Amino acid sequence: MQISSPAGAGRPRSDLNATVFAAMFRTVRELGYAGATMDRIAAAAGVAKTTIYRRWPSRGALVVEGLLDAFGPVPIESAGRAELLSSAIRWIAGKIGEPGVGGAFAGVFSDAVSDPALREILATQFQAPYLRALQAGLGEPEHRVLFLIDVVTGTLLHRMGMTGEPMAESDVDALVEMVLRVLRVD
Amino acid sequence: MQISSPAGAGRPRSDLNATVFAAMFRTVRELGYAGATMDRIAAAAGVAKTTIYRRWPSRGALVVEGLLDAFGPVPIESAGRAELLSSAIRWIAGKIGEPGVGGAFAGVFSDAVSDPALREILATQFQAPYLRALQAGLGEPEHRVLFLIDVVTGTLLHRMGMTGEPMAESDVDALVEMVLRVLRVD
DNA sequence: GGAATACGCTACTGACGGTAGCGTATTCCG
DNA sequence: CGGAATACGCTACCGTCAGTAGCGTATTCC
Repeated sequence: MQISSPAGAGRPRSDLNATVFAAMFRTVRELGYAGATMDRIAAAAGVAKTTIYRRWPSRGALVVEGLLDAFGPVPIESAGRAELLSSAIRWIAGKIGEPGVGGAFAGVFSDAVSDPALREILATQFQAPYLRALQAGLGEPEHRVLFLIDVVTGTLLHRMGMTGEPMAESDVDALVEMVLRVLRVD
Repeated sequence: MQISSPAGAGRPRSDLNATVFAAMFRTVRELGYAGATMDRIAAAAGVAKTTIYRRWPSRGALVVEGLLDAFGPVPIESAGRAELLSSAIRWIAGKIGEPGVGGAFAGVFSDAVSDPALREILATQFQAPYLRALQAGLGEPEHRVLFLIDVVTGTLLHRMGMTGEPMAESDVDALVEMVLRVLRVD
């Protein structure tokens, strides 16, 4: 996802991934996803725009890697299947609730609708790891886990995208209840 | 939503709403939502771009009105609550499956993430009528229907947006099952 | 025939994602 | 120490797209 640096001698890359990610989320939080242009992200990070493009091939790739950095691995240390699924849903809902993260999340998915390359990045880099982790943890077939991801992610993103605000906790509870009921039956 | 024509004398508007809607859906189907620029829609409709802007204030407004035209009123003639909800879900899933419509639907929602004005149009013109119809038909509180809309629309759009293809019928069945179970309990 | 409006056309603006090219800084290796 | 190799900053630029301005022409009502 990040453009790899050629091996050999030469000046090493500065350590500014974290700086750029932070600037990106901050800019999204303050100006919204549309307002978080590459020029503004670069300015907020105190870095030249061309430097960002030397590392990430597109704005979408940058945002996806920032999200990966912010999300980290899915929590899978729970006892049973119900607890695992429930904690995973609350985990993703909580992440989306963090300032800037939800906006970036909804924004990058919305860009992906019109951008097959970004869709590919999103599917392989972001969704696949969580899909595999959930599949292993739940012992459900891939098809079923994909459906669950569509339901959970779709619902949370739709609320976020339409209202600009993350879903209230009581609705997250309802979502968990609903999905758990699906898991129990059948 | 459509810019109203001033009253009085003068040349009346040509009857080309249907032509423009059809050209819009066709262009989305052939070139995707991102490829369906205003220039291309106008060319496909055989109409000047400025003529479109005289009627609709923005591309989003045009697409929303096209969707309203394509969707029509929600079917509410069903017997019981379960049948009503089930048929409503299958109805929206079917509409999204129509060529061009799903792409336009996903595209306009994705644009709305970064465009508050479009979000407002979408909420009041598109979502509100269906919300009210479902609320009346189901006898459920607004809050609950809003949640159901987020779940159904979010899930269908997420699948559409991520894969470019509408949801398979078996998954629509699963969605209906899941939502019906929510309606029954509580 | 004149007021009033619609349509088509060409040209334009402003914003944005992304790129080119150059000078400078930093590191490794011989 | 010197040169190869790479990174960074900067300025300028391209192409695309939503949306606008302005003008000439067509169509309707009175």
